[in-house]
Amino acid sequence: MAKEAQTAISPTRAEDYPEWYQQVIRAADLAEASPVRGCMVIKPWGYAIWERMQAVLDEMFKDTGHVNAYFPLFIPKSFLEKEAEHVEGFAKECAVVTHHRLEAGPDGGLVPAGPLDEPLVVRPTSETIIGAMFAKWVNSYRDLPLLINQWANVVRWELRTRLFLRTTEFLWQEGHTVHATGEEAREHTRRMLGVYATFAEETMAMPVVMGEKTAGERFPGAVSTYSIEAMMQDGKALQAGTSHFLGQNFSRAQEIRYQSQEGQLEYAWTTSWGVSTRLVGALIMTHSDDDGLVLPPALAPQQIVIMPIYRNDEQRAEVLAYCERLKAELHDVRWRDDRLRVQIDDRDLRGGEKAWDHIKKGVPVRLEVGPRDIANDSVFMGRRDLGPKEKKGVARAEFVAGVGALLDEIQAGLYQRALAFREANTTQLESRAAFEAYFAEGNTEMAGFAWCYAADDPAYEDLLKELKVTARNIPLADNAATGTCIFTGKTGVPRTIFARAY
RNA sequence: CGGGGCGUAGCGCAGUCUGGUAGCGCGCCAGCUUUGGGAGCUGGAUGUCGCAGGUUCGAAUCCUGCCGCCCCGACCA
Repeated sequence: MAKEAQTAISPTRAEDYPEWYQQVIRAADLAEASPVRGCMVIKPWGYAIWERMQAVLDEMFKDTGHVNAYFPLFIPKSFLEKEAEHVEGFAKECAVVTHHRLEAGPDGGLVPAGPLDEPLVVRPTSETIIGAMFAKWVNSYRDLPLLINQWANVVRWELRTRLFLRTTEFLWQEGHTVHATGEEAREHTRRMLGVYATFAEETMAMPVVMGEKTAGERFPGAVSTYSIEAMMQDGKALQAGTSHFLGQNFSRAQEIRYQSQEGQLEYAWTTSWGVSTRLVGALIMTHSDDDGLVLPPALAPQQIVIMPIYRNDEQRAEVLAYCERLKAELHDVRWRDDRLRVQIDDRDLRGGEKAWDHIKKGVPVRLEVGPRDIANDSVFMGRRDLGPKEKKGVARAEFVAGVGALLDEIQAGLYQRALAFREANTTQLESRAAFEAYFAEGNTEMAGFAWCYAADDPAYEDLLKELKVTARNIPLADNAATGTCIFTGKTGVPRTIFARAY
């Protein structure tokens, strides 16, 4: 009997973390594999979460002066070839369109026909095609800065895929900007990294470390790559967003030039930055528990679900009317500049089953309203951040008056819990021996983030490979601090975060 | 793309070694009983056993090839 299960998700995180991750996605009905290898179908609840992410981020981009545009899915092969490092970085994982027609084949099937003069690459990212347009749009210093964002799908032919974390096709946004000076472009790169960090922490309730990537982890063609890194509940790091300072590499490759105030023709400075549907995976692995998804209120497509309880049609009418009034009342409440997102779930399901459905989907607040509550003008409330049985009656008026504070409390609590977890699994390591011991197979302590003074040097890359550890980033908050590299003995090097990663 | 594992009803699995043409639990449908917590009883529907060949009187089961999924590795957001 299902009721005997202690948790809604089986296996639990402790039993089998990767399998748990997949079961949460299934239980919350977020996505599933499609007939197309490596490509997923994002189902309505999962897509609604992505739409929330888009809505919040889009506003943040607009607030920092960006406008949206849309560029082609197809990129002529020659465009990608313009920037040497860029070609090398992406060549291995590109889908290529070589024909423009299908014809009837010998076996009643269809065969490609009409070869293209120049193959088209399905965009793995759009620096080159956007750059080609920017070259036309930018003429004078008066045209700068040019701040563009695109919401799009991209394709990277990955060998190993996992729902949300790495799929062949994924959804993302890519910001592309052009600036007159290197300082301004670099500053913008950092600003957008800050936007991502703010989004992660305030909306997703996911603590992140902002930092600069080491040379080996840099975006192909970038001068500097910055990332926000989050810790998942298995201690692994997940890169949740990146921001690249491209220097003049792409403007030189694509002739993005402007005439300065002094009348000189100068190469412009560009940036690019992106976050993807991978954030949904990050969200799952940051907050969810053995009963399924846990959504922070700011991101929840439905923040409150009202479940009417009744025994007959007469009660049904009365209870539903009460619920509708309550919903309207809550809908008028503003929280974080938005109306509350409230749903009445009147599906013909048993109470327990219905409640568990919303628990598995991560809805922050559940309200059960039956004749007994109505008699007291109250609601019976359950919170997703507490246990499934920890429910309590609250006077309706009190609930409505305090709902904003309640959502704040849940949001803040999730962040604090995730932060405490990260801090409990973060350590500073002072020697190579300590490093090896920390990431050793047999270590019973969870291998989380290790902060180490380390030179950005290929000298110890074999060790990292052997331990399956990667340099995540060099934290910006650490800026001035330097020490002696635990691997090479070099002095005056910054601290780097090392971890196993997704 | 290398190593390992797995594809049997919507989901989870047994059956495969020792060929005889399919079963269990959950879910689903119907009826009755229940109803503030993932209901109970009774009855019922659902499978080209991943795909394609081969061996055989007969293949989920044996053989060959392919595809897909999962885990680990290499590569990556």
